[in-house]
Amino acid sequence: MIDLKALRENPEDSKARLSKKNFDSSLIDNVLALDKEKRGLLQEVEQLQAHRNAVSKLIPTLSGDERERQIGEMHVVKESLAELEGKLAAHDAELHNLLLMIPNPPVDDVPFGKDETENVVVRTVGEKPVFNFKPKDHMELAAQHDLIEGEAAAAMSGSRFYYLKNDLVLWEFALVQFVLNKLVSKGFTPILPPVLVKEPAMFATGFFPADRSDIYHVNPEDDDLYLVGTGEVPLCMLHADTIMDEGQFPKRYVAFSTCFRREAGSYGKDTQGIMRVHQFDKLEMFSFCHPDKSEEEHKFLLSIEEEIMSELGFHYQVVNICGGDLGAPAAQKFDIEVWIPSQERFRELTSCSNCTDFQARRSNIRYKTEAGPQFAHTLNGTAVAMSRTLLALMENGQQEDGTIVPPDCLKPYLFGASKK
RNA sequence: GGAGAGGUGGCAGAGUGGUUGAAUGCGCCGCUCUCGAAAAGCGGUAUACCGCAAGGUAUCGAGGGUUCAAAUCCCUCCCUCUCCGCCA
Repeated sequence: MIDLKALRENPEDSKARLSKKNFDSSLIDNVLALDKEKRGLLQEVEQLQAHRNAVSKLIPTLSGDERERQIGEMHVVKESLAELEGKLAAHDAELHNLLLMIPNPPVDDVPFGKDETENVVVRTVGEKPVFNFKPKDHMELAAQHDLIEGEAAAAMSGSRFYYLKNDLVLWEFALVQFVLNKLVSKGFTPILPPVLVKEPAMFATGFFPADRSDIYHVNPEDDDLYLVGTGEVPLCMLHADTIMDEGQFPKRYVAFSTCFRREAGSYGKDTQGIMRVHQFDKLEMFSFCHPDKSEEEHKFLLSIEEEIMSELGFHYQVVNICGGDLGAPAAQKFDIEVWIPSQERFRELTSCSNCTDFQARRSNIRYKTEAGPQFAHTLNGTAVAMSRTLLALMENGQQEDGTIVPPDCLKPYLFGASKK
């Protein structure tokens, strides 16, 4: 949620920043006009309420005709108040809906750009792996070692579903252990969260109203729950509607959760294999921090992602996501893209966002200060997203004979896997 | 899934239609007393919004309704607890 007061005080600044997200600034003007009208109405309503309250206090002290006369007048007051309150409520609702549509204004060093083609590579780390043979793609490798069952999954559940089998299962759990140990030793609190949430959680974290079409809705008429697309949702809600203690900051969590995405509108993209799927497991990092520290915290989360990528032996690049490619909640986002040999290009494996106070406003996450409660800042970052990371490990670790060599960091956790 | 109980300020806990934003206790802050502390006494102690201000309005789980007037009565929903059933 954008700060309405800040918008009132400096609309031009907000408009300029939002233009980076290709956001139509005429909506801002609508909001401000509506807000002004609303405040006028509010004053009228409150004056009338004050009158009503005063007379209500008086009535019990009266008796006889005077009492009846006052009660009679209150009938009239009641009617006009109801009408005014109705108008005010309508204004409020419209204003709220408009505000929900305004994304988080990007920070200054977010690049201009209309879509992902204009993201800016910040740095490239490691070397492109050299194969003295033609590297196979992950599905060929999976077929060779019986690691993925796609057809039965598609028949049962539809396209973009898969069974992981054999060593791939063991590799996933090794990845979980490796990354979880690392993060817990860095002080992150490990979490296993619910993945079905009620609608307000989707609004509070900024996924609604924007990304509605990409979220699974479960039993709309009955349970009316949503399957989360990322652990970010339940992690953020962990402190919703609370006043945190500044001494806890930065409060860091890491959650393991299955993630569900409809991938609506991605027809034809990455149709083969496990690059783009409806369901995958992910370890997600999340921080609650002081507003002055969120930039630093953002770098910290990104540095952990880079550490993991490096230890997994990946050649990667860090990308500063341009305004047009930023989601609604993020004020800034860095993706890490890893080299995929069969595709001969970098593909997104992680994403790290600073949502500043946008989610905190919507989910009411504050901390105590001498001047009263203030909104915290929230950040999230992928620690490891399973299907794509497994894909990258298979392709980058392959040998000429088709065997797949794990990175050293996973070996302690792979005692059950075959020696192929 | 069935039956019942309940959700009030930081916490505990009164309050069943009217000058109650809410008794009381605990906690917290300030002051007095003290060399200092404890104890005791006195005072203060929710949040949000509107307003230049004075001040006003709203909030007793959420939303709706009845009433001149709702923490209090009615309806719906959410959540918690107890018992039964089912279940990994």
